[in-house]
Formats: sequence, C-alpha cells, structure tokens
Amino acid sequence: MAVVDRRQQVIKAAAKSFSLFGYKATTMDQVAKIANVGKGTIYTFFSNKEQLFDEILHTVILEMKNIAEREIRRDKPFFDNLQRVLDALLEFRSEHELFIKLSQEKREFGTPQAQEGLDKLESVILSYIEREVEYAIGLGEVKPCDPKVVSVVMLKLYIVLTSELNKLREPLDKEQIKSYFRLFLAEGLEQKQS
Amino acid sequence: MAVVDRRQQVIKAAAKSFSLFGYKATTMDQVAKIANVGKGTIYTFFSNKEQLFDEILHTVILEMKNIAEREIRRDKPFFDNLQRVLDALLEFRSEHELFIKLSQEKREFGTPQAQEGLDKLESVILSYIEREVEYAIGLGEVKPCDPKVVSVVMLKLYIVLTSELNKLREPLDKEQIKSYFRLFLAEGLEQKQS
DNA sequence: AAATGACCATATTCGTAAAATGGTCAGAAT
DNA sequence: ATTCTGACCATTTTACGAATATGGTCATTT
Repeated sequence: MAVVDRRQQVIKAAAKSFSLFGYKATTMDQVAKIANVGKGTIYTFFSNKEQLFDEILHTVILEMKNIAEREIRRDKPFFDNLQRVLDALLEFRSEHELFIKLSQEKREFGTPQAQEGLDKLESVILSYIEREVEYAIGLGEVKPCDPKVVSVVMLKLYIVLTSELNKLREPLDKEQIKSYFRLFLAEGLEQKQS
Repeated sequence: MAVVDRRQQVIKAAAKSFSLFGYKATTMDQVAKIANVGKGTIYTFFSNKEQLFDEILHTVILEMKNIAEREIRRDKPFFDNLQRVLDALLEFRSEHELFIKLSQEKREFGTPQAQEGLDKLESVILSYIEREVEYAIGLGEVKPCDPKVVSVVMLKLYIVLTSELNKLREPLDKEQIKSYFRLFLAEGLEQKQS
C-alpha cells in the first residue's frame, strides 16, 4: 500500500490517545502527531473533536455487541444467558482502558463528554438487556413486567454486587455473585413456608 | 432564664447554617453571628468545625432512628415494615434541607466533609436495615443470606426505583414502587410454571 | 470562670498575563 | 485537480501572585 489509509491512521491514533489520556487531555495536535498526519487532515474526515470521539465510542459499542451475541445460547434459560452476558460485558468494561480512563475523568474533572460517552455505552448495555427481557417475557420465562424498569434494576444490581459492595466488605467471588443474582432477581428473598 | 444556654444557641445556629449553606460555605464567624455569641465561645464546646458538624449530624441521625422505630409494627410481615420504614426515611431525607444541601455540595464541589456526612447518614440506614434483615431471617420470614449484602442491595434498589429511574422514564407511582419492590426482593422474577 | 474578638497562619479567591487548544484556510505536495 | 498541511486566529484554560477570607488561638474583658 503505497498511499497509507489516513482515515484509519487517525482513528487508530485517536483510540490510543482517548484510552491513554481521556477526552480532555487528548488534543487534536497530539492525535495528528501520533497518526503522522497534519492536523488539518483530521478535519477532512471528522468535523470536530466530539465527532472523532463518537467514532471511537462506536467502535467500542460494536465490540460490545459482538461480545453479547457470542455469549447467547438460545437453548439455555434466560437467567443463564443474562448472567453470562453481563459477566462478559462487565469484564470487558473493566479491562477496556477507554472505560477506565473515562470513568476516572468523570470522577476527577466531571468532563461532560466523558460522562456522555459512558452514558452511551451504558445505554447500549441497557437496551440489550431490555430486548432480552422482552424476549424472555414472551417465552413465559419471566413474569410480565416493564422491561425498562427491569433492565435498569438488573444492571444496577450487577454493579452493586460486583463493585460497589467491595467498599463495605470483602468482594464476593464469582459463585457468590451468581447465587445472589439468582436469589434477588429470579427466586426472591421471601421464605415461602408454614 | 437570665443566662441563655450558649451551647444550645451554637447548635441551633450551626444546624441552620449547615442546612442553609452546606459545610464549606458555613463559616465559624457566621455561626457565631447567628448564635449571638463570640467566635471563641464556639470553641469552648466544640474543638473544631468538623466536630460541630458531627454534632449536627448526630441530631439528624437520632431523628432518623426515631422515624424508623415509629414505623415498625412487630406484628406485621417483614416486607411491609421494610417498605414503610424506607419510605419514611427516604421521604425524610428528601425533605430535610441538610441532606439536600449536602448532596448538592457533594455534586458541585466534592467537599469531602459533605461526602463523609452523607456516608454517615447512609450507613445509619444501612445498619438499620441490616438489623431488621437479621431479625427476619431469625423468624424464618427471609431466606438465610448475608444481611450486609442484602441491606445494601435493598437500599440501592429502593433508590433506583424512587429516583434514578426517573431520568429514563416517567416516575413510578407509590403503588408501582411498592409492587416492583416486592417483585424483585420478595417474590422473584422467574415464572415458575409448566 | 466564662466569654470575647483582635490577631495569626494558612487556605481560598480573584484578576490577569501567558500558554494551550480547537478549528480554519491559503498554499504546498502529489 | 485533489489531498494534505501547519502557520495562524479566536477562544479557552492555566499559572501565579496579590488580595481576601477562614479556622483556630489567646490575652483581655466581663
């Protein structure tokens, strides 16, 4: 390839920089430098910094969708699938540098773009869960309920069990998380007896 | 009363000021002024600003404990009591100016003392739920489980249903909150059938 | 003995000058 | 002709010292 694909260079450089330094600390000069490209060139592909950021987010979103699709086994029960997909997604999220950097930036500086980016990624997860819940209700595996409410609660519960709880007690192991997840969402706490 | 109770004056003034202006924007000069007291006088009762703040928090905590005790009916089922107490506490929390001001201050400035104050108040709610869960497990009303985990999840769930969800859809009404709360925690989502 | 407010060291805010950044565009490179 | 570029511009962000405000003390007053 005599003539390099400048668009790809820019995207790759931007992905690197946003992951490494976050939104605010990524400058267009820097992206140009990393991409070995004049700054003006970036603006022939993306109209501004936010749109470039969007492109990178979009890549991540596609990755996430693939991960989710890959984990689904249509022959298995809903709660099994849910568990496996959330597991894979949160694993991905906790290892992906872009997530880490954006979360840190949100905490530390409250950069609106970092916040929005995280929201976009979260909403992908949410709408994914929502669709699966609808499907499961259709199959009669899950009681009739508002899928939006349920999906938000599910994700929140998962985050509480996997991370927030760790500030208050030693972390739950994978098996415990699994069983509490089932206990709360599937079976219920109430002791049916006497 | 010829000689006024300066300690009470200080406490009252501090409560007013912290509620009205938050932690950071409350100055010792101001408290002294409101209390009609010399600044030095405050330091004869409280060794510093943080300890004065603690005193005010403590008052609120006592109020909260009273509210909780008042809502408990030992003859009613656990989930009824839980529902009523959380309702009353979150109602109290959402109307108490000190809460509102501290939450705002935390969001806006990240004042560590505001954060710590809110954490203290939350931990009171948590340990209250924890105790009740333990009691309910003892009675066999609730399946055996770690009360710490369960209490955190319960509070979180309640907050999601009552406030966080409102960013994504129109708010649930009281009846809906009640029924989702039961659905998730008590009965479980799983359709037991065929 | 209790209360006070002027006082002190430190922290915060403010104004401004300097530096950095997002975005443009006339011209260079191909 | 088309693509690419980096000097350039307007605006934003930072750096920093001066001025102000604040938490806390203590010699003096009540």
